[in-house]
Amino acid sequence: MTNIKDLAKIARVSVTTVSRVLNNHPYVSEEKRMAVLKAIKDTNYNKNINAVHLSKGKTLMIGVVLPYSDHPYFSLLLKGIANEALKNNYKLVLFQTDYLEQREMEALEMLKQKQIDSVIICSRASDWKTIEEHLSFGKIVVCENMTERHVSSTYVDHYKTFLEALEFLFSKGYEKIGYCIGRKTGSNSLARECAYRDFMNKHNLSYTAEYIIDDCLYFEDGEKVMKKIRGMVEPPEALLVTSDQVAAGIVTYCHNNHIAIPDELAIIGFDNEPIAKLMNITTIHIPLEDMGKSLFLQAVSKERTNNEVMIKLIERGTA
Amino acid sequence: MTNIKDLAKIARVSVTTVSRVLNNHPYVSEEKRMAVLKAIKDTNYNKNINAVHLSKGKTLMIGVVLPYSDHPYFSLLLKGIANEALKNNYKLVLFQTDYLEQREMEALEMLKQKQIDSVIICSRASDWKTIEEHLSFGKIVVCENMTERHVSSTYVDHYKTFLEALEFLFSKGYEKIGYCIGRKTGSNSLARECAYRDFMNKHNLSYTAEYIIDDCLYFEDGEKVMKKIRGMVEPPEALLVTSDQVAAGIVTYCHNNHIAIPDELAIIGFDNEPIAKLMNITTIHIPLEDMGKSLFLQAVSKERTNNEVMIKLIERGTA
DNA sequence: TTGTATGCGTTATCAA
DNA sequence: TTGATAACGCATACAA
Repeated sequence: MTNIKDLAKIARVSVTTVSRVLNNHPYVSEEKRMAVLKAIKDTNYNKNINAVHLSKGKTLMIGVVLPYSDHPYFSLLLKGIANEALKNNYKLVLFQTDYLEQREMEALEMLKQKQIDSVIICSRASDWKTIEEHLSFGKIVVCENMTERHVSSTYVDHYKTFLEALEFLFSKGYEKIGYCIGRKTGSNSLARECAYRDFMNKHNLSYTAEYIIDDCLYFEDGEKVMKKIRGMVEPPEALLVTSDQVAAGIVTYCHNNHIAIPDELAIIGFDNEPIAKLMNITTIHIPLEDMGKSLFLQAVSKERTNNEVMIKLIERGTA
Repeated sequence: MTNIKDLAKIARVSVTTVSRVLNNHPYVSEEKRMAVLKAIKDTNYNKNINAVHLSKGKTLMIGVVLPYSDHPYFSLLLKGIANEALKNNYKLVLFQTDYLEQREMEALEMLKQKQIDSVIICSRASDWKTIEEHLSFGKIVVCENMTERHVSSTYVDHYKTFLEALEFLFSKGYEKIGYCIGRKTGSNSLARECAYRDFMNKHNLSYTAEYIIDDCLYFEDGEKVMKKIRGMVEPPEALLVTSDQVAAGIVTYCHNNHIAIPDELAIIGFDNEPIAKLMNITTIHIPLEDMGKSLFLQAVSKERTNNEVMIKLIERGTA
């Protein structure tokens, strides 16, 4: 492996001059530039980027923390981040955590050690406190409502969104409403539960714990949900389903089992994935790719910003 | 940012001693070790990993090249790679290429520059020649049949697989058989086309170009396929669909449009995703997560191996 | 058991 | 326009 020193020797110039032509800096005569370029070609030289990083103190790499890279929600978010990263000549380091705090820590550790310049946390299991302790090591941006914290964020107001969806169902005459969610913890989930409680209180409806079904992530979870519901003495008449995948699974199950939608069960999905359009599922449109783009831009920006993303209820055939 | 030198000064020892306690090397007295540890704590010290990389010439990072991270096939593969990487204390750098050669080059460049130790190419657009030129810079492993090349590989024999599926359909009486695929180029696609031609020849069936439908990746592409087919004068009676997602889209479309499956149209999907089970789709099981694991292990291994993965046809209701 | 000195490959500073 | 030389932060051969 030839290095910059070798090149200097071969081209009969100083390492500085070599570095200059390598980085397109001015102040180098055409003659010497040619000599260096020739040496580069002859030796099949390549920069050792680690040395560059060490010297510059930056890596042009960003960590992306997410629980499941095979879930449409996160893979779309990731797509948005990845596309923007590419445009800006950044590389991504992926941390697929399965919501294990230890794996989230790895990203923060890399930030500490300066192997990545910033971290985008799409979703987390760790305490905020843990995250906060790493704020001094580099930029951290999150995908949840954190307007009072010292971080940038791109987020959906899930409280507002949930309330809107619930009121929509209520206006259609549904009162026994449940919802399906990925997990019960997490700030976004808590916001939704809060909205759910407030809604129930407002309309004097009774809060039914079993109407909240968690662990709903993939298409196949739709079947699970339906089996649970069919085992209930007083099953819900409508469901908010925080992933179109799961909504599609539910709709498919209902089709196969002759459960009429929306008459027997109304469904509102989330994300507005293509599958929702195809299966005519009423859903909440969330611009995930745009959010990814925003997250990336915040990750490389000097400023601290909080970007609330607007959603839209798309009425189709399931509610 | 305090460094190893500062620590040495504070703890009143040499940098070597500091390095020793940092890396748990022997030969350091308890007394000095304590002093160093105290200094580390007091200063909130962190290693600069870039310096470590430069010094060691390794990064414990592996590049993963794939076209679409939001496609179930690749996200499952990625999941398998990611899980194994975690176990082995490796980090992944993701290259989502959209099949742009330029983006694949970025991974190879990083290999050249020693920012990653190896590259896993899940699928590629670049010429093999281009890849080959980078073989000297680090390990490259691929996910296609490359047994005669100088690389490790984990692959499915798509020729054999396709032939098996085609014969299966033939044995059920289908003769007008088409197939849906992501793209027509790529060695895996070519192997399948070859199998298709050979099959057609063997049984004296006429090769119909329009029976090969490409650009089939996602659920929503199922609708596109069906519209194409319905526009044909002599539509196929059976389809091999190289992604369960697309197969599910087709099946859903057929349900909605009262096309009987498998009577009017038989479907065989690929991958055996959960959606295939739920929708009762006959499919070819491919152990994607296991393949991901294998790819990773090959990427970090000294040896060169070629690992053919076995598939299995799972008969359900669509063929 | 400890420390000195050097190498890793670049970039940046400053003098010429 | 050029080049010596000092960072950058760590690991390690070698000497003590």
